[in-house]
Amino acid sequence: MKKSERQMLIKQIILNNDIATQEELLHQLQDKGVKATQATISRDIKELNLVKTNNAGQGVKYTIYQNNQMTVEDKLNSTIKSVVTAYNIVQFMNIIATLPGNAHVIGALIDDIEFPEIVGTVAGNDTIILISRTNEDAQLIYEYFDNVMADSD
Amino acid sequence: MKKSERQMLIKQIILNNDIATQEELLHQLQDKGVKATQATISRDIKELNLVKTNNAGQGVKYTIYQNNQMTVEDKLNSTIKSVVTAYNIVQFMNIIATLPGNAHVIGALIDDIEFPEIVGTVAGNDTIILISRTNEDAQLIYEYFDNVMADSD
DNA sequence: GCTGAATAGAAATTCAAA
DNA sequence: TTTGAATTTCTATTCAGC
Repeated sequence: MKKSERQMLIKQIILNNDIATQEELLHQLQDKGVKATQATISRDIKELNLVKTNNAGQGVKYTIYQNNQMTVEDKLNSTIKSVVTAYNIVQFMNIIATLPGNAHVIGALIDDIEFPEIVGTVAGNDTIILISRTNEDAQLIYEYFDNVMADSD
Repeated sequence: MKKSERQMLIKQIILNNDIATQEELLHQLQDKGVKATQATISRDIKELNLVKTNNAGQGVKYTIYQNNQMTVEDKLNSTIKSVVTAYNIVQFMNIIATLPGNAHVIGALIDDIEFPEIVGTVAGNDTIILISRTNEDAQLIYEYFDNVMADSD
């Protein structure tokens, strides 16, 4: 049993059961034939970023902790990279193509950021139009998308 | 010093400092003139839903835990209640007015849910059009908004 | 109800080993 | 680098008192 396998199992167990202590988790692992000790589980929990929560009223349990400290711009950039399929500038507008059903997601984020170069956005299912005041402003937006899409990370 | 005041202070302290143990938190409170013991802090931490996290690499610290287990429909409902200002049915379409910049948020959620009664959505800054196949489908969507807006909670 | 002192219980670490 | 045994450290609870 490799460490990574054990840690995968731990994630599954805490997702499907209410585990209050490391001892409990240990027993569940042993039921599945995994041999380990509390010390090891403690290290696993740290590496997996699990936290003990007060599961709203009834008892504590371990859960996965996700840190949502992303800025709106971080979110926009990662969303652009994952859902935008094409982007084209047409005079004072940028026409962005996305995966089906994702245009509004981009729209919501762009509206949130309030780019000064964008005066309005209209989104359908898989297309969003970004309207600028001038061709120059539109060009800046086009370059923004170009930069984001070029980022490899 | 009332309990609620102490708990407010605790939130402030853990937001502005990296607190690794209850002892540490206790000292910070004492510096601010609050008299309490570890037992009390332990209870406060539970009530405030704080968790000990592995602050990405460098050390553990207490942070506020927010549970993001809302379904998309829960999110849509709460978003509708907070940003929709008007909704009207016009034949096979519903025209939804929102607070400025929030139309796309509604659009993204509706697209995500994939209502069978909605064949397409187009959102601008503060208006979103929900297009149905028939007047009857549009009526169902209208009633959905009606129900959500009527909910008092 | 809220709290502190003491204690039980749980989790992290040290140390040694493989 | 990963692990277990033992230990330390930290946290939750009990119990008494307010």
